Amino acid sequence: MLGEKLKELRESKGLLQRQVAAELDVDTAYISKMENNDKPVSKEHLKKISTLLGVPENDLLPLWVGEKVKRVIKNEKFGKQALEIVLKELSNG
Amino acid sequence: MLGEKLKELRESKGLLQRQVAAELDVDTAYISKMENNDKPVSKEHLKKISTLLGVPENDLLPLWVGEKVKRVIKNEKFGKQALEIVLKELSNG
DNA sequence: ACTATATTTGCCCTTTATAGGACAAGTCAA
DNA sequence: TTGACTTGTCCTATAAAGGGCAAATATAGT
Repeated sequence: MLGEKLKELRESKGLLQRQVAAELDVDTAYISKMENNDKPVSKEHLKKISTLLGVPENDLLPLWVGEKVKRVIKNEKFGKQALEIVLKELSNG
Repeated sequence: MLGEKLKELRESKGLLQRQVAAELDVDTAYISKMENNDKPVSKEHLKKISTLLGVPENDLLPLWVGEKVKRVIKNEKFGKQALEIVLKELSNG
């Protein structure tokens, strides 16, 4: 979810991974992994990227947290159910 | 959520933390922390506990995963929103 | 088909964070 | 005061983050 968004934003700006990589001072492989959700995006990187791609960081943050949540429930049989009960608890309690 | 449940189950069985602790071969402080969600419960411990307290592990697992999710979104401003979009993604696509 | 550039994938390494747990000392009720 | 529980600090071990490098794959242009 986050990676796809980052890629889409980058491409809409006509930028190459190289250019983003240069800005963050990392190599392009790392950028590729971020865009493919193979590596988590650090908060500092997220901030720089949002600036670079001209999107408010707050638009990206829910996706960023979402990605972390997905990592947690990945391979968990009761992931969906877990999300539902947490959400419910957040709503009422 | 998990801790509360464990405590409730334990008390309904009339057991003391000491007894659970003995069964898991840890000290009572550790049990206390589990019941107060101060320390995560390992999967092996969860299994033993479910046996000991006579409840199917599958009843506890959603809470167990939920607790991990809560740890992730704790202190995150967009936690709830993140859960919603992840859940949505799980549902449709 | 051949090359050049863009992206992806796999493996490796180091650093930081989290889990797992002991122990001591504290609180709370009976 | 004693037994049950909680809280704080500390330590070690494992897992995850952060990231490089090389090789593999696209993809486009000629």
